[in-house]
Amino acid sequence: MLRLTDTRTRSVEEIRPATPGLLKVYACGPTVYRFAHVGNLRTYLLSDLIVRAAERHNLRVELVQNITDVGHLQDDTLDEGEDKVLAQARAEGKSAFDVARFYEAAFHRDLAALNIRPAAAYPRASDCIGLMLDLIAALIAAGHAYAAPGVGVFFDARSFPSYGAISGNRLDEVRPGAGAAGERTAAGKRFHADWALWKSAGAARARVWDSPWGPGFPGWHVECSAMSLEFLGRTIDVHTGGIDLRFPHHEDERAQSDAVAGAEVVRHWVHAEHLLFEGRKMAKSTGNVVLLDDVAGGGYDPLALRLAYLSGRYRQQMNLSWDAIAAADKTLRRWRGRVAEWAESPSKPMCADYLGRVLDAVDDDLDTPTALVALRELERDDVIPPGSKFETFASVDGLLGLDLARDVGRPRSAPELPAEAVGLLAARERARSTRDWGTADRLRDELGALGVAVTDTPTGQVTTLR
RNA sequence: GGCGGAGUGGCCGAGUGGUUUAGGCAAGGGCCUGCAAAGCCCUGUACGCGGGUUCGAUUCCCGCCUCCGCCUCCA
Repeated sequence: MLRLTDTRTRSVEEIRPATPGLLKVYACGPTVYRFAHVGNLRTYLLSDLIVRAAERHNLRVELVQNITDVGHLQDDTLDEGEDKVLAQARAEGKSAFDVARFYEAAFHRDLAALNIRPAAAYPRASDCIGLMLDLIAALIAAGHAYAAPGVGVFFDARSFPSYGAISGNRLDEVRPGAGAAGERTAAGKRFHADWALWKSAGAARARVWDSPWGPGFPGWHVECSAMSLEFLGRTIDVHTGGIDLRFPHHEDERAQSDAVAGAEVVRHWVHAEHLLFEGRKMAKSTGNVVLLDDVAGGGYDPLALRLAYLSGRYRQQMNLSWDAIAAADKTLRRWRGRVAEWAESPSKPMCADYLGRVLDAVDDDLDTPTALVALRELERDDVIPPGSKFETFASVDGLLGLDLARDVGRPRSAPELPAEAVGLLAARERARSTRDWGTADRLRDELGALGVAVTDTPTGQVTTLR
């Protein structure tokens, strides 16, 4: 049984699907106006781990992740906000449509590189405007929302008594002006904590939709309510997202969804803590942003990043660093080499003890650090036969997603060496056979300059292309 | 001001009321190697500060300090 920390109850909860055998998961996805950085990607890994862990328990999983391609405004004072997608489009000289599709494709590439399995659906906000209009109308009809002519439609926060359950905020303490935005309340609001469901377009002409309340566009929070209710229904087992979304985004989403459903829609809210990089907050404003491409550009396997994530727990803030990525890369390569070696031994049954430890750790609120310890112990265990280690690692990899069997069956030396390298290797082999170490070392350096690393083993030279 | 989280050995990072108090990276020593690389073995006793509870606290309680996040778009 998988257990996860539920932000609303503030405790570790057993995850039992409302529909036996089917786990419904909604993951808050990206706003597609820029590349995802390694902090964002860590959050996307959370839902993947939940999916894999649930499947291990023979649950069918239905994962839905939204694509926010209708930029939310910076605040409720309509004339000061700006659609992020539109702003980026202007900066890049492209249409908003092109920008959104470009970054959406990049998002999918990143997920694939990290072995994050595709969701069942990736609904786009721009394709779901009709659903949002329906939801808003229903909220108005139920007395939870009101229209402010010329401004938009607002949710009446005071109409939802359990507002604040996720974040711990109390309505009377959620004050305008406490944050950096200053003391402002949008025109048309009846109460400072009310939020926009629909925003009138004002002077804007691009990306505007017609509605019963005039042309405009949806508020951010209502997007997720509309899409999650449509794609997963009125009962969702697990809802994930970054910790920053806890308030106001998820608080507002919960109010909207529960208000129309008349019940608690999301059974468990699970949040991924933020990531620091080299001890500093990852933010565009400080220039401290690292992308997956930067990791790959540093010569590291993208899955080394995945392994680095797994060395910490999702609900714990993590201080990622190049050292940590390098360490993970080293471990990953060693494991792949070992797995390939073990695969050559006669197959043996999995080691139930180690396998159980790994599975138990993952079930225990995704305690991947402890799971990795068990794997390291198995790696070094001199009683377990290699064939058994292979089967166990291969099985566990279905959960961790590190492609540990990637090198199985692959020839030890790279066949496609540069032409010059072949001659140098032969010369070095001759030099070594005559114990001419000076020449051998010089040739090793020359090969290194060609990008061919040479190591000597009892059976001869082994080359690695870099 | 309100809300949420955290401070563990050079760095990262689990965990626990007390008997062997993870693991990784880096470091030092050794084995192996012609030399390297890789690998293997060994070494390293830490829990922000001050009180309290307790036979005993890093682990529980109180206070304090520091850091991070949210209350504005944000993974």
